[in-house]
Amino acid sequence: MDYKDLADLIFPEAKDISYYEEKYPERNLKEGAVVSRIAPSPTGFTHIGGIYQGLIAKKLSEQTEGVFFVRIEDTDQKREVKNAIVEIVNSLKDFGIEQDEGMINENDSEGAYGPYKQSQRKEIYQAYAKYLISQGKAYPCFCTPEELDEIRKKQENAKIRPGYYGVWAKCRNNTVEEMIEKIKNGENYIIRFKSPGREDRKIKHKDVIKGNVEFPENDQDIVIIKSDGLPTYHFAHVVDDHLMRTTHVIRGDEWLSSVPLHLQLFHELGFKTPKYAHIAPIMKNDNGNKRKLSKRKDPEAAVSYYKELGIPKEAVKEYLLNIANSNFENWRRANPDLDISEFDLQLNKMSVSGALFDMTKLLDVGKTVISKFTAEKVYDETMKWAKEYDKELENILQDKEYALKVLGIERGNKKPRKDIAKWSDVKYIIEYMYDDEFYSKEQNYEYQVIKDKQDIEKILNLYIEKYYDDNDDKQTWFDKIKELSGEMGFAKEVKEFKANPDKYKAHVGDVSTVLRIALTGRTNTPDMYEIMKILGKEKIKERFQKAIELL
RNA sequence: GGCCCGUUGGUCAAGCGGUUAAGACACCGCCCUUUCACGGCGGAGACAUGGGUUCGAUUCCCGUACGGGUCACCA
Repeated sequence: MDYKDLADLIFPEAKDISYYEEKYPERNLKEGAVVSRIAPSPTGFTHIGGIYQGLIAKKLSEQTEGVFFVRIEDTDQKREVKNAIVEIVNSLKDFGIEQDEGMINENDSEGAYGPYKQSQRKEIYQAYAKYLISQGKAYPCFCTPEELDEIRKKQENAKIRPGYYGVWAKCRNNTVEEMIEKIKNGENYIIRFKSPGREDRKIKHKDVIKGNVEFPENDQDIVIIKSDGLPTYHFAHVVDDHLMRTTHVIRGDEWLSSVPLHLQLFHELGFKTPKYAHIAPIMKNDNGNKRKLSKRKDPEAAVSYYKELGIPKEAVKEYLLNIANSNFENWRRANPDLDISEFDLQLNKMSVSGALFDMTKLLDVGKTVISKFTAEKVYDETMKWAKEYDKELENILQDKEYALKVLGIERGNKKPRKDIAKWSDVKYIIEYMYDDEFYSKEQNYEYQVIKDKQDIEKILNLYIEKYYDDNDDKQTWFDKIKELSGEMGFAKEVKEFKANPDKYKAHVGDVSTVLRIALTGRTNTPDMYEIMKILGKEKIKERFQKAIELL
């Protein structure tokens, strides 16, 4: 009786690994091409960190003409959530992170290295587990959870390192005969890796992001096949990334300390190791403490949050790229109109420690991104958002032609306004341009410098009766406000007012403010000339009338 | 607790033995502007700490503090 018999007894059906090695050959890609992936668990919640990792992996593959795929890690069936795969795939798509290979729905995948869902790869893992057993590098462990608990307690009490290793690894020293007998007796077991490592030896490893790191060797006989026949993360990772010919494992840095184990597994299986890039997570300041963005506590951890607020995906991506490579900002300034696909992302420029999530900055990026959109694009995106989250806004936007005029104010200038950071801002930004909205809301006119009721009434009446004309060009339009100011005894030029502050009560700017407030109910609006043009004389008059009534 | 990793202005961060220690967001002031924004100019604000090594340390080494990660039949 030898290891081979043991392996055959445990996995009688499993194929020889040469079958899979041939089925999934080395990829034929050009030198330097990066094969990367993201490997989320279908737990029903797409984390912004997942998008971050996906963006980085995807860009890297794209830049090198490599391959980017999505693999679903569903080996923990207890945690599974229905439709989670579709949600993940859709979220990635929403952000324009298109996969070359991977799942296309809950059960099917595209690509030659599949299936891309681990629960569908069960026999593959078992084949490799069988191989390890036949080599004497893995063994069945018959310890019950209770026994394992007991071992751990002993270790804790004795203040020694916990785990299944060395003398504590009871089952590793069973003879083949003993193991076969136990199995034949129907005892429950799982498969453990027989670690060749020694804790008192160090291994050096170079991570693409973290740089040189040194760890003690792994000496834990970790579980590779669980009692449900599925592999643990560690084993699945090694088998899959080998078979899928991944060149770069880009993942969260919570995995960094597992690297010694993974390296060992790759080595014992006779696989070539990929490069590792461990990404620092996006953090959040919680009462002075930094911690990972948490699914439970932080709404901004969910990608759905950004969608609900209406932050454009371009903004989220730019912000994320910003965190990834700080030189992105400089690149963006130098190339304001290039697509981000032109930016050359560098893994080794990534920060070793996690960045604090900064909503203010994200919103600022959003403003800049949106300021460059055409009115048409702003309209389409806002509409898409409104349909889902703001029926009232959807209603307001029904008249597309008018909406485009409103959204087009000052758009396309060399210095476009930056007043929209997210689609949920749009309603407030435009609502005074709509009579229904304007009149249905109580307007709180707060006049500033010129407060005298008579003055205000006179300004409004004179302006609409004597001066305003829909056909004026901008210069004429403004000259007329100056004339009106002169007629009222206010300074026609701000400069003149400043030179002789005692001579005048107010200046042309203050007159304009009166007009603006009466017209829109606001002190801040974009170019009033354009606003008046869009509204037209009749509506202006109506609004002035109302303002006068409310004086 | 053991083992890893980290610590430059409020935030993101360049710099990696000799620098007036960049830049961006936020903040403040001024200018421009009919307002607000945009833009321009300027300002305040940082190398966690103690020891070394060195002619010289933000940069190298050690300790301390603080922060993060990890120690499952979860990923």
